Amino acid sequence: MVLSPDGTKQSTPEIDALVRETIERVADKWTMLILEALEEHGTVRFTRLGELVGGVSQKMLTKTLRQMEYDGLVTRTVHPVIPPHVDYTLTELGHSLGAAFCGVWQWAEKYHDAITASRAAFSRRG
Amino acid sequence: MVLSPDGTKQSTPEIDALVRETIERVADKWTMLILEALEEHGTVRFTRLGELVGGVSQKMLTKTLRQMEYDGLVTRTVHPVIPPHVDYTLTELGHSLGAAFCGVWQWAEKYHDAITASRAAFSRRG
DNA sequence: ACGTATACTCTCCTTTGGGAAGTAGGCACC
DNA sequence: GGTGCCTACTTCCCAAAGGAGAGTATACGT
Repeated sequence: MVLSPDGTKQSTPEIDALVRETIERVADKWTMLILEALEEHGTVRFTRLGELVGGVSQKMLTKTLRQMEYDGLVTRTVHPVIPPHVDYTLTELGHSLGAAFCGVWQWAEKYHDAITASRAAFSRRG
Repeated sequence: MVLSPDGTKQSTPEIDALVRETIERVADKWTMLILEALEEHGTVRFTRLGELVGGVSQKMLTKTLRQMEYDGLVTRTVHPVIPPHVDYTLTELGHSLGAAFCGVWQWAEKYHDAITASRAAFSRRG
């Protein structure tokens, strides 16, 4: 898809599959919203992060954070105290993904009313 | 979140909710992959689109396309012939979203190996 | 009369995700 | 010294989403 002159970025089936898998992984509602919350608030604890994201179940918050940690997007720091204290921070890779998603956020801010208008027009057409 | 000098883009709770709803709508695996396929191949028919996207069930292809039509991202053109002939094209709004997602695709192409490396490191740590 | 071509739609079943309750364990309080 | 609180989960149960595959409509070619 993208071919560099030096030939380092060729489009082989294996790479396509990896890119595809990456996109499927990352094109996820909770991943995007958690990323945004961490971008905006820096290092945040579990419960607070849940409040910031809003509407997420603890189960999905845990699961999504574990996956993001596995993928190298966040670091999970456990402070061995009681009651437990765990905080989450974006890695550099996480920040870079946040930057990439920025365009989508801007798109949403710019065009949400166009979508609303489209829906109204669609409904009017029956 | 983004404040313009002229005050046209203020961050009210209502607008935040709309942007949030827009993001949740659009941060979807099939929406992204369909968008990409249409960006790359222009006007495409139903079955062909399914092949291009790959791995999508007819049910989800139909459902996602209907939602995208409702949101004004694609146009659906029915040619009343037999056997049926329906084709799909991106609208301008759809193209603009494709452009916004472009950053995410480039991110995936650039960093998929970093993710693979992160996973390996994570597994090594236990 | 029958197979074919196309864009769905329907049914059944698996997987995913939400909601609420449970868990660990030291510490403050009564 | 028993009780309850605090936090980050985990578990259980049920509803919702999604995949696989078969069925549908209809005209045309053989």
